[in-house]
Amino acid sequence: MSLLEVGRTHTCGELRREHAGATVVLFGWVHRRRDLGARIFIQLRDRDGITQLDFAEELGAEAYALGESLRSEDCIAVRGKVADRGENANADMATGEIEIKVTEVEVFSKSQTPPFVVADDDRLDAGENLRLQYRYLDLRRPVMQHNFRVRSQIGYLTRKSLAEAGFYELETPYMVKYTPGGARNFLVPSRIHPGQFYALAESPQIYKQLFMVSGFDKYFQITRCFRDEDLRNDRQPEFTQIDVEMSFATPERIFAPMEALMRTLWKEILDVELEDTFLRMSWDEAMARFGSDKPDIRFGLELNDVTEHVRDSGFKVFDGAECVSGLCVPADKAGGLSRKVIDNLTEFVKQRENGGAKGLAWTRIGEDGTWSGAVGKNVRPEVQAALTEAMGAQPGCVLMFIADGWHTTHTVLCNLRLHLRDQLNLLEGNDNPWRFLWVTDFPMFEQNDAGQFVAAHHPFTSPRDEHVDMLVSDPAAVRAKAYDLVLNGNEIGGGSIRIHRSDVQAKVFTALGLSDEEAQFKFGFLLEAFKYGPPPHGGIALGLDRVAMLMTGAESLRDVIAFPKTQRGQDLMTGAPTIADDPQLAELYLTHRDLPASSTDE
RNA sequence: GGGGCGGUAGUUAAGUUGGUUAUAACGCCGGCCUGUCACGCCGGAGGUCGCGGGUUCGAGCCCCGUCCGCCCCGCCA
Repeated sequence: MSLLEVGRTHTCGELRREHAGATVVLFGWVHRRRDLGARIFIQLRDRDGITQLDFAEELGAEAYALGESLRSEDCIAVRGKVADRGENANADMATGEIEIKVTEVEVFSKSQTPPFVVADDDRLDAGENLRLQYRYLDLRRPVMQHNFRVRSQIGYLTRKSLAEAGFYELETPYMVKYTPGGARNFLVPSRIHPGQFYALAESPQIYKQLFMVSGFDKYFQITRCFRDEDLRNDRQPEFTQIDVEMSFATPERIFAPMEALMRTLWKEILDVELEDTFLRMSWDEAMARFGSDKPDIRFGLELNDVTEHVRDSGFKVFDGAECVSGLCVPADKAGGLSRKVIDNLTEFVKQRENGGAKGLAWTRIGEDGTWSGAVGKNVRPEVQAALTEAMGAQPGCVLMFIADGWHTTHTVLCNLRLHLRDQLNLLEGNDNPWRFLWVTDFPMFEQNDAGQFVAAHHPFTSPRDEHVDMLVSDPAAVRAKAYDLVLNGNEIGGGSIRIHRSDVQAKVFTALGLSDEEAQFKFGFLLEAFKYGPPPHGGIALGLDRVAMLMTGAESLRDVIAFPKTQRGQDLMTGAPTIADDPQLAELYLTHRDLPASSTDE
């Protein structure tokens, strides 16, 4: 009987000293091979671990002969007796107490020499393009196997946690009505309706709200979303959301099951106890203290808005600036801030990608309290005293200021703060490596380049009740019942309480400059549905890929997505996207136009 | 749409001011080795220097174009 029919008795990760003496059958891949002459050690790998095999003539001549021919990534079965390695045990391996004395081998299939080393352990021996081209081999690497085990657990625990909290798992279409605005959609041509298109859903937003109108009360879905926008390290054109919606919701009623979900994930997967209740912070406070709507609160170095203190300071850089704010680098961390380092920081803040400040005003506070440099020379002593007080400065501190518009000042200081976090090792000795935070009360609107108000979240986001009257009179001041879940400076989810009253919805459309006709054209079916007793409701969507990335410590979303696209949206393994030939296009009533010469494929 | 970094052996990288036969490590192949565990030792094979053009007596190196990968800005509820 072949070993395949016999079946494996154990995985490659589970044998221990107590199994010594047992005859076992293992299946797996040749991970590494150490040929000592008349004795060959082979490490056999499957998804659960690695077990050492021992081949020697006296254990089985036929098996030994086959063992000599085995090469990396061959797929094999072995039968043999578990032996205690005694003094030769390898403490670095989970199964290092034992090895298999191989008496029988079956080669399921040989492998060509792989284009890169799968058994790379911690070091990586391949560039990203090769890894993506041979993705199935890349995924064999133990690091990747671990990432996808975690990802699988996240899915399972999410379903378990939300189902137990009373949420129904319901599905929504991927092929949906095209609605302009928001993210760019991928389009799917309709064969049956010439010239017409579906869009791939950028999120299930409208459908989940309709579920609430339907009375399903609590909904969730682990679902794919599609956005045809430019890619980043943490952005893929298709990605997975844990999508949630709830009737009769308040923000707190949504936070509770989400926090419970996070606690479950961290406890079950990482064995970490998260706090009972996550910190909440308004958007205004987050911006004021950290210059960011997704602050990393694992360390201090908060912003200090000193605009009021430096009015008439005597320093030209400060006087007349719309907003002056600064960081106080504490004395015990400021040692590394040499003149040269600070000059580099000055270049850093000037770079456009970091916000583009005009410069960095800075001063070092001496042991006697005197301020160094141009800031010390120009800022009047009483203003220095006020700033020292306001920023909690001590001798030895370095103060850094940005004086610019409100937006620039906050953007630059946010980037500078994160830069200093890494440069000065400010996370060193951090006792809580997982700092969750709800950022609440986002602005209802943002202004685009033309000065028009656009929805910061989406047009169904409810304003705070007390701000409804300001929708027309002062849109910029309106705060929404919108919130993000932030982890260590990463946005991992966001949502809002939705509008369920048509009079409020009308005011929001007006503030957005959306006519009745336009609103009807874009969202008519939703507005119609809301005429039939919609419940108050709200929800949230979590980025499952980003959660997986943070939980595994992966450096890129691509390391937690099995078959990701490159930054230019290609699948290097299959070659997608490809040119469609004329018969296919004809069936869809499509024709190419103005195709750039470079895209004729190769 | 824009900015930056990179592309040299199967892989990862080095390659000086433009100058003889383009290096190293790992991998691969062959030989030796009975306790290795990133095994070791000896030997060997392996190159369209991304692609196209240009400058030059001569280009991996300089110039122009182009393709690909990565990072970032714009963009992205």
